[in-house]
Amino acid sequence: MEAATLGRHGHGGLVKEEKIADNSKATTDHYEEGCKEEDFAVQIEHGGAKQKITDDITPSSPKQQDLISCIKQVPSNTTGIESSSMERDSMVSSSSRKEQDEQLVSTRAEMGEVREENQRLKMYLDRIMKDYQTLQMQFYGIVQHEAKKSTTTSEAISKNHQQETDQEAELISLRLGSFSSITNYYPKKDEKNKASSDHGKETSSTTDHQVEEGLALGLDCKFEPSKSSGATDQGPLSNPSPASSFEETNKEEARETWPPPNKSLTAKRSTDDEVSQQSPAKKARVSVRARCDTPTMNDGCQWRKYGQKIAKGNPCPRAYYRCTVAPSCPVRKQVQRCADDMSILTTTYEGTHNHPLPISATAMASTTSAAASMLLSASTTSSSRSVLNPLSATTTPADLHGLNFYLSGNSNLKQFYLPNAPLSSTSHPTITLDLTSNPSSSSLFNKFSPNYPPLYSSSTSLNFGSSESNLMSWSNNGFLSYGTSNSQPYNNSRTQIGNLSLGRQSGTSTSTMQQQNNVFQNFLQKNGNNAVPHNPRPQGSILLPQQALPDTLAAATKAITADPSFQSALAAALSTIIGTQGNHGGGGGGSYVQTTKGNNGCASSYLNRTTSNLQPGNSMFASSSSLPFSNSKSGSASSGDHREQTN
DNA sequence: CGGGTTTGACCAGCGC
DNA sequence: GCGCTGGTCAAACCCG
Repeated sequence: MEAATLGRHGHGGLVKEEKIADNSKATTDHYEEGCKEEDFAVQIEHGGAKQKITDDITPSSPKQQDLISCIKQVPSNTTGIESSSMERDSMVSSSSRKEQDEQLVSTRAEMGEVREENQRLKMYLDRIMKDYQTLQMQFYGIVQHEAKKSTTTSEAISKNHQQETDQEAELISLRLGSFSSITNYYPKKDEKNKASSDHGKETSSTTDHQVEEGLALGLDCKFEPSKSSGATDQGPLSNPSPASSFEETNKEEARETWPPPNKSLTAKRSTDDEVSQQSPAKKARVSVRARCDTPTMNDGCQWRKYGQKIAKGNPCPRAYYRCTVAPSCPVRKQVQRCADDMSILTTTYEGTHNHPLPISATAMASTTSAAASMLLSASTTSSSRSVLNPLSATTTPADLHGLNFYLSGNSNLKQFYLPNAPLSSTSHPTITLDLTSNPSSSSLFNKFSPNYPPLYSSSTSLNFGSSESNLMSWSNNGFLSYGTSNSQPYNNSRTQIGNLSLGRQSGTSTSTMQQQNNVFQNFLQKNGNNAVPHNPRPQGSILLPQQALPDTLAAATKAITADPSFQSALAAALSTIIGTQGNHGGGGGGSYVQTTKGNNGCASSYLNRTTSNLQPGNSMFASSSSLPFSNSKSGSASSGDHREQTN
């Protein structure tokens, strides 16, 4: 079994699939060549068979197809000969009829042989897939074992690992904001080697692609071949997965990075040139607002600060970080204290990790990806302001500048108002996870969160509540409560644990919407969501908003919110975030990779107040000492251009 | 000495 | 065109 061997030693799912397919095809070709040589024997062996030729034969090669068409023609020809022979009586010689019969028999025999070979190839394929699955499971077991060894807090890891294994089992890769082919997820060889050397614990010489496959974040759907096509003719041999077709579509954009380089900067840069191309559209951003004592939220990634600015409307400087897990990773984040409440930290993520993520980083990445997918799904449909929820009497769509619809199914009732008006001052579509609100006494997160008063942002927000009824609803003031059975869930601060702001821009380009739609369709397909009207259309075709609504949007939302991976990821991320605030060992904050020893400034006084309470698990943040606000050299937190805050 | 941070400078986009 | 603002660069600096 060459294919199986290749599957064992391959370097990634795609590569393996290709190799399997190639080898299977090679086997088929080989058989067909051999079949010609054995034609005579076949005729003898199957000469007497009265096998009915059916139409459900699925040719696996052009040669087989020709053969089938030939066979199908034979009976009609024979019939014609027979009828004409009746008319002409004995005019037809017996030799010609005999010739036809022999041709029919031999052709049928060949068909039978082809069938047999098809069955054999199917068995081969099944075996290959089983081997592949087995090896994959063994590999994941090894990865898990090493991950456990490499962490100091086993409980936190197990939490994230459970989520990761869930994701691995489903082979979903979640990405945020942009779309690139799976093959471009991974750094180029040199970059990847560099990255691998930085994260040796996660990579091995033979299986690092599998790690990447498992940890890559995105919305590309990768279907396990054996699950989808194990016993059918439309296996990986002939039927590329949706992901691969999507990958084909987006190869052009695969190398895009954040940010889009300008001319002068492009000339300056050397390392980023390889992966930098003009981004066709602004990428989605996901902001996380959380009460955080530490300079940055511990999201599991490694970040390097590359700049700091005073942003308008906020005396607190905004810090700019870039991901340093991989040298070429385009992911950036901005960290800023809230001007009104220094305890609130706003972290904005943008870009796509092009490298395997640390296990501890998958929770946040998954959460932001899911949130971004919601944003993107809204982007595809936001041009329509139709009201989809006739049941919602407490809301006014006009006031909401958005959509209102509900979904029912699986005993869950969810209501959404997807805002349509640009709420963000930036040119990026932004979705905000607001985790600053007062948790319910019965909340899952209550044990983590300090008893801060709820904070309401002016933007449209989603609240993820904790009640059992899984009701999600946008409110009049733009909040969307998730998990409250109250008809006015946003007013129920008791169950409110967070807000998910959805401040998208209206200027999403058509191509971007198209891509987003494609990605999202893949995501929905992955979820097996039947509510999505399966509308086979050519790659690149646009699902018009009028067509997309309500079904796609509703199904999309349902798919996301009902997706266990989303829920688990969200819960894990929230636990992670709040765990870093509350210093709960069980929350998983203590064992994470350091984010940065730097700080995001502004809240120095606040931090000075609070860092003394930090436990060892958060000592990485407490070690930060140089805060922009306390920087005596600058006198103020302002950086470049000596810009003073004018308002 | 290497890696990370600070911070002044530069650039692009956008609105007026 | 100009000013404002967001975002980034890179030299200087800091730190282990």
